[in-house]
This record gives sequence, C-alpha cells and structure tokens, in this order.
Amino acid sequence: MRIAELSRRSGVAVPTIKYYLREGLLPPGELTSPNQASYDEHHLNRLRLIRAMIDLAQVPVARVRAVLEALDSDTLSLHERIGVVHRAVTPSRQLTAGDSARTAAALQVQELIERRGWAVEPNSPAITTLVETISVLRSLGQDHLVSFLDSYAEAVERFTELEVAAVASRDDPDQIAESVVIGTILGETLVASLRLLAQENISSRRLR
Amino acid sequence: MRIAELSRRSGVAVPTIKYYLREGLLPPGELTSPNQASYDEHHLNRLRLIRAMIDLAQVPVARVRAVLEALDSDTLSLHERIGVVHRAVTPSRQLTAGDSARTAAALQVQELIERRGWAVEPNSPAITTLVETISVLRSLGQDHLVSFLDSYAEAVERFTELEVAAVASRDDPDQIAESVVIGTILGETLVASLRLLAQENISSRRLR
DNA sequence: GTTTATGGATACTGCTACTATCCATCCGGC
DNA sequence: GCCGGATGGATAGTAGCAGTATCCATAAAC
Repeated sequence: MRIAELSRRSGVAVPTIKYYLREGLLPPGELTSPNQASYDEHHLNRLRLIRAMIDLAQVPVARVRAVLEALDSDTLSLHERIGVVHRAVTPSRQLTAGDSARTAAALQVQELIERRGWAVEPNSPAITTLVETISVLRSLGQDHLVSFLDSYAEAVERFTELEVAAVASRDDPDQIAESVVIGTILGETLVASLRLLAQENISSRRLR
Repeated sequence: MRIAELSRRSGVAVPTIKYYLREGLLPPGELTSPNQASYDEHHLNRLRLIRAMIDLAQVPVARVRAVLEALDSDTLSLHERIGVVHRAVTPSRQLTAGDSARTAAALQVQELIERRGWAVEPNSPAITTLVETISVLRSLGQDHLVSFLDSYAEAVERFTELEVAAVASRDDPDQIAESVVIGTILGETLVASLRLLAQENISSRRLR
C-alpha cells in the first residue's frame, strides 16, 4: 500500500507518518522507484504500536524509538530488552530530596527487596523512582501511605505474575518480545485506569 | 522567610518560584511592604507537593493548578475532589480505535464493572482510558493480556482498599483531603515502580 | 497529457515550562 | 544616612518537543 492508504487505515496524518519515518520510528517503505515506496501490514502494526505508546502511555518520541530499536534488535536478550523498556518508561529524574531522607528511603526499599527476595539491579530506574517517591511522601508528612509498602508489593507481585504468564503463553520468541514490550507499557496504562476505577468505587461508597 | 530562603530550602530556583506564583500554583506571600513578602512553612510544603506532582508524577502545570484549587476548595466534597484529581491525571485523549472495536471493549469493561459491583460514573475518565487501552491491545493482537482483566481488577481492588484505609486513618478532614490527593497521584508512581521491580525480578529469574 | 499523489528536504508553528532582564523599591550593614 | 545586594512585579525571551506546512522533481492514474 502507499502512504495515503497507510494514513487512512491507521488514522495518522500523512505528514506525521513522514515525521515518524524521519525520526526512525517507522522503517522506510520498500522503494519501487526513486520516489515511490510501498508499505505493508507490518508498517500498519508498527504505526498502531507507536500511537499507543505516544497517546495512551505518554511515552516521548525519542523513547519510543529506543523501545522499537530494542524490539528489533537481534542481539539483545529478552531480559536486556525489558531493561531498555523500563528505562524508556521511567522519566530521568534529578534527585530532589535531602541526603538523609533519601538514604533512609533507600534503606527501606533495600529491606523490602530482601524481604520479598526480589532479584533486581541495585541501580535500576524503578528503584530510583521508588526511593524518591518514598522520601517525598515522607517529607509531605504522608508516612501512613508508605506503611503499607509490603502489602502493595505483594498485590503488585501477584498480577505481575499473571502478566508474565499471559506473555509466556505465546511461543514464537519474536512474539514474546513484542508482548513483553507492549505488556510492560500498555499494562501500566491498564493497571492505572483500573486503580482509578477502584478508587472511584470506594470513594463513591464511603465518602459520598 | 523571604523568597531566597524558600528557594534554598525547597531546591526550586527563585525564577521558577516566581513563575509558580504567576501561574497561581503557589499562593502569594504576605506583603509586609509593596515589594517585600514573607513566606512560611505552608508555602514550603506546597512547593514540595508541586515538585512531586511535576517531577515524579509528570502532571502538567495546568493540571497541578486544577488539583490545588480542588484541594483548597471549601465547597467541594471529598468525592468531587477525587473526580478533579482523576481528570487531572488522565490525559485527554482523542479516540483512535474503530467504532466496532471500541464498542466491544466498552461492553467488556461494562461487564467487568458489573461483575465487581463497582459504583462508577459511566463517563469517568478512567473508563475511557481503559476502553481505549483494551481495544488497542486487541488491535495489536495481544488479546491474551486482556484475558486476565478480572484478576488484575481484583488485585488492584485489594491495594486500593489498603490505600483508602491508610488515608482514612487521619482525622482532620483537611488532612484527609490532602492525603487523598497525594495518595492518588504519588500512589500511582509508587505502584508503577513496584510493578517494574516485580517485572524485573521475574524477568531476571525466568528469562536470563 | 494533464491532474493528482509521492518521497525527500527544509522551514515553520504551537505549546509547555521555564529563564532572563528590567526597574522601582526595600532591607541590612556600616 | 548611605550603599550594595535582594525583592516583587512585569515583560520578554528561550529550549525542547511534536508535529505541520511548503516546495520540488518525479511518478502514477485517469
């Protein structure tokens, strides 16, 4: 198909598709002549994935590119690809809390990880975010929200296992990689909206 | 205290504080003379909350203002404030999926809500996001990730109850409102990073 | 053979979140 | 009382991001 059809079928404007091509988010179409290229279902799927990451999961274009490069890589292991995705969905943060507050939070996170027996890199982006979040919650006088950390971790662990089980049910390694990436990124959006619904429910029952 | 000390203690640059004052995120200091104002602990706390929403939870400035206005309102009920916060953390989306795909997803969400007996507005922002996410997952051929929706919902419901219990343990209504707002927004960041850690753990055990 | 679409290049735009500059005060130390 | 640096308030400027718009030589469709 040509670019007009790709645009119509994906709902993405032609200039935007050209922009994604320029930015390397979308592989170039196969040139049939110097100024004529043809695109296929693979491009259409890619485009849907790109829009989902940008619109639904709010991933910036530069990080979408990093994710797609990891997805297309034939040298990275699945575990390494997950690392790329985690870095892509974690905004880089400049540390804000005071030193003592942060080391206290870091210690608490360290203990949590040990209690749960989690095998994670000590400098993974999620740890930085978690430590920062806990120390900010403390500084805002919201220690009570932190006190349930273990229970949150347990509940989260449960559905993460479900996700992984769902992903592992596929057999083609390429499909698994794709599911891991999509599951990590869109799963976040899914869980977040379920959480808001659960909150709204409780709020409507208790507080109104 | 004067603006320089507020800046030093919060770690926010003076011009940025002035910007927040202009934008109405931060209430003006008490004027002691036409060009001299004094700020107090309340301003410092506000500033910490603002930075947490912007840096950690990635809430845009305009929505931070909406959240703070809801927080300071003395006419909104707690339930209404939660509505404001939910709208603030949900990016406005233009619908992308085809009609039939979306109505199918909407039906599935409707059934989920009925099964769980959730009391939620049919047009709440979380529902829109959830429907959109499900139809996108479908269009990407990731139906298997959707199939565990009920189990996710159950797990999410569990820790949402924990959060609410934590918040309800406070007694001053103003403190409860503040905890609700902070819990909704920073709780999201907290859960998201726990989810990434749980993923990294499973990934490291299974896939490496 | 003319109208329309296309690939590729370059330039422009709108928005967000700050930064910078200016100026008339004002404070604090001498 | 005097002076250097800080302050409040106003206005203007900037960087980065995500597209949009325009142009042009060529190719496809009718």
